[in-house]
Parts: sequence; structure tokens; C-alpha cells
Amino acid sequence: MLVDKDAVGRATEMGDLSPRPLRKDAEVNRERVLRSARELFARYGLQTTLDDIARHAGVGVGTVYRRFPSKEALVEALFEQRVQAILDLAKNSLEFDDPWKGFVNFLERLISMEAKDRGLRELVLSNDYGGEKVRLLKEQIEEPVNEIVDRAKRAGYLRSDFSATDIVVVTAMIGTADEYCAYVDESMWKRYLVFLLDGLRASRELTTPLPNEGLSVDEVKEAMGNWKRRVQRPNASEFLRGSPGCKQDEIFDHQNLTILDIQ
Amino acid sequence: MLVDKDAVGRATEMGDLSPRPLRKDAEVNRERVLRSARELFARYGLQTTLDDIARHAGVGVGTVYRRFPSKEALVEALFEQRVQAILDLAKNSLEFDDPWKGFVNFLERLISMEAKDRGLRELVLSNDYGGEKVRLLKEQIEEPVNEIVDRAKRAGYLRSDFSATDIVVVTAMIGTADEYCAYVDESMWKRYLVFLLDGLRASRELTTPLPNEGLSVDEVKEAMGNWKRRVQRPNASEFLRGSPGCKQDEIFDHQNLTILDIQ
DNA sequence: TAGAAGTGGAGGGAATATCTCCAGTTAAGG
DNA sequence: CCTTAACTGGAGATATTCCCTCCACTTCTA
Repeated sequence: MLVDKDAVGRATEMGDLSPRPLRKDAEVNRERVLRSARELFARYGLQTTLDDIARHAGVGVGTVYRRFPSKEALVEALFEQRVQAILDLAKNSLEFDDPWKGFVNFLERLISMEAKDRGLRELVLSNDYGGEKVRLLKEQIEEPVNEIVDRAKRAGYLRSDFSATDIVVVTAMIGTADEYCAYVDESMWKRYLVFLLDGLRASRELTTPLPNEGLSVDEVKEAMGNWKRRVQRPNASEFLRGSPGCKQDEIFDHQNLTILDIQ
Repeated sequence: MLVDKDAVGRATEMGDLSPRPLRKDAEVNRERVLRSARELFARYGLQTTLDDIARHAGVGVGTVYRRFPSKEALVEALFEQRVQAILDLAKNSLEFDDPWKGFVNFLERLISMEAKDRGLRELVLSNDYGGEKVRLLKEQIEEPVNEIVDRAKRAGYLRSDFSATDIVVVTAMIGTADEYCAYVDESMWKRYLVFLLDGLRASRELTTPLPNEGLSVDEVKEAMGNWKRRVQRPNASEFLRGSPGCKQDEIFDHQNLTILDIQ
């Protein structure tokens, strides 16, 4: 007699009534897969293959596919909470006394999250990936973001012709600056966010001090050479080391937000 | 006895002593290929396959490969003059009386060229494509650009912490805004260039009027849905029509530069 | 009209990605 | 400790995609 394995998987995934817990070793493997996927998606984006994820996790592909019937299921399992974090961020940013600081806080933290997680950026900016749950969460972000923008405009800090819909494009733009420079300097995107923020203020006398020096000529060439080609896939040596701590662990850190402090 | 066919091709390519002119029909086909490549590279980027170019040109792949021994040769043949045009633009921009206008002129025209030609953007921002000749031309651009930036800074218009190396990144950023929005509105990148330029001025009282309205919520969703997936390759119907006028023909137009006028 | 020049597009070869299958291994429960 | 259901690895089926070659056939040219 056959047990519906998918049902077990799904139930575990959804956290509801579990017909039967996973066998101990299976559970260990499942966690390895999740950890591996989190790390590789963050570093190489959502186009990472399940084969790579399996190899990096130290398990066979079959194991991955039994636990997650499709790539989308895996993405959904991983990113639901991350998108929820963005939603929370948006709501928190509404509680700043200074509406401009709320606006800057939202942008800086959002882009910081995306800078550390290429997969998250792809998920947020595109509609290709992510299933129903992610889609619903994404929709909910719209409202608080509208309010963040309106508040900052009403207070006279944010230029009045800025639109809430510009947020997505601005995010994509800084994301590009990040992808272009990250190979040389991981926090260089902040420089370009300051440029842009100085353009979004309703008025200003001076410029905001920049948190980073510009790239040198050689660094630009390096960035150019690595752009779009920059490690699209893990290389062999990537698989030899065990999974080191994943960057995403830092994401909820209250790390210093340079730009917010400057403003 | 065998004639070195490559030599013929190359000689024709290089415009120097031609051992023998191409047969009439061959010459026609060669031009069809160039025209087709120009159009498809502009629309879909340099990753367009030679198979697609051949099909769109209405010739066989073999014909393409006899004329252009490799994809790189074809790219080089097409883009040498385009990169030269950028170099000319940089030099011209130095002749503006107002250094700020020179700076804006350079950025707006450069990005305008790239917005109409995805292949050109890829060629400029990356080192992957383009052979020796293109590389040399690209290097020559550095000097006048340095001067454009320095002049605008010296005159007190451009913020003093801006670096000439920021130009590449800024170009990439606006390029992303363009790719994100172009499907909905081809000139939307100008909106984001104004945002950014307002951030690059040393000081300002007010904001510059925007040349475009922001996207509507539905338009953002459309853009999201099409981003990165947005027609990566020509579809079947693309090949049925003959080559319509290529966008690149407009590139040297002295079309109205909205932003320059506004400033 | 001979034969050199040119042509189309099938298909070889090399990647890449997703997902299936099953002989063999391992944990859990009696 | 032994049985057996659960689980495992990874080869390989299937399906793409892309670059480029090859050659029987066609077309131009002298």
C-alpha cells in the first residue's frame, strides 16, 4: 500500500496536522537542503539549479525532489518569511516620528536585504517566481508603502511629484548599482542611494555626505569584466566546503544604517 | 585551388585592398544579415543567436557564418561606428558654454542611444563582447568624460564628491529603469534621470519638473511581469514581416532632449 | 555553358535544466 | 536483532538551446 508522500511533505511544509513526522535522517537532510538553497539562492539568484542545491547540500537530487515537488515549492518555502519581513519593515517605517527618516529607513533596509540576497531581489522585482502565498504577501506591501510615501510628501520632505510606484523602479536601479559594484565593494550601493535620495528631497541646500568613495578606474574595469557574467553558478570548490554561515542570518540585525544616520 | 575565403570576407570588412568584390547576390545577402543583426541586437541584446539573425534576414545560417567567421566579428563590424559616435558625443559635450549643460547633454544622449539599442548598452557596460577595435575606442572615451565631469565640478554645478567613474554606474542604473519600464513607456527612463540629476547638483532650491508621469499601479505590475522575461528572443511572427526601419536610424537625429531643455 | 561562387538548413556536438526511477541503504518498532 | 517501510543517491531520460560545419544543390559570371 502506498502512502501519499506528497501529503506528508506538504503537511510538514504547511505546519498543520502532520500525518507522520519525517524520519530523523530525512529531517536532517531536509534542513540541509533548505540551508543550501537559502545560501545559493542568495548568492547566485533563483536560477540556481536544484542539482547544484543538492550537491551543495551533500545529498542527491532525488532527495530534494521528494521533499519539494518542484522548484517553486522550494522557493515558496524559503521566501515566504522573507517577504513577510519586508511587509513588517514597511509597517515599522510608518512609526518614525520623522516621515523622511521613515522613508529613508524603508529604502535603505529594503535594499540592504536585497543586496544580501539576490534571490529575494529577483522575487520582489519580478513576477516569475513565487507562488500564491508570496504573491498575496507582496500585494499587501502596497498599502503601507503608499502611506510611507504620502507621509513624507505631506511633511514636505519628499518631492511632491514622486509616486509610490517609483519605489519599485528605484529599488531596481540601486539593485543594479549593487550588482555592478558588489564584486569590488559590497556596500557601494549606498553611495548611489545617497545620490538618488538627494534627488528625491523636495529641496536642499547642500549635498549629503557620501558613505563610500567612488570606484577607482581599475575597479570600474573589474566591475565591467564581471558584470552579468559574475559568477552565475557555484564553481566546483564551492561544494567542497561545508555551508558556512549564511548571510541571511544577519538580515535582521540592527546593523548600522549609515545613510539614515547621515540624513 | 582554394581561395582563402576568410581573407575576402575580412578584406571587405576592413575596407582595405579587396582581392575580389563579392558576387552581386552575395553582397545583397551580406547587407541583409547586417541589417537583421542590427535590428535584433538592438531589440533583444547581444545574446541573440546567429540562427535567429539568419532567419530574420531570410538567409541560411551557413550564409551568415561564411561572411562573419564568428559572432564577435559580426558584433565588431556593427558596433565600431556606434562606439565612435559615443566618443564624438563626449567630445562635443565639452564644447557647451555651460558645463552643466554639457554634462546633462552627455548623459541624456548617451542613455538615449543605449535605450534604443540594448546591444549597445551591453557592449558599453560589459567587457564580454566586442573585439580589439571596440576595446580601444572605449578606452578613448575615458579622457573626455573625465573632462566633462571636472568642468562641471569646477564650475560648481556638479557635486564635488562625484567621480568620473560614477558615470558608468549611473548609466547602468538608468539603463535598468529603462529596461524595467520600456515595455510600458519607452521614454520613462527620463523621469529617473531627472531624479538622479537633481541628486547630482551641488545645490538646488527646488526640484526639476519631470518629463513623464509615474507609472500607474497596473503598469508597474505589467512591468514586473515582463521584466527579465521581456521578450528575450524574437518570436515566430517577428520573422514574417520584413525588416521595418531600424530604430538606430533615428539615433543621430537631433531629437528634442527634454531634460536638457528643462535644466 | 562550364565551373567558381554562393546557398540553405539539417544535423553534429556540447551545454544545461528539470525531473524520474530503482537498486541499494538506513532508521524505527516489535 | 531483524524486518520492513522509509529514505537515499545519482545515473540517465527528456527536452532545450546555441554555435558552427558540411555538402548537395543553385546561381552568377565570364
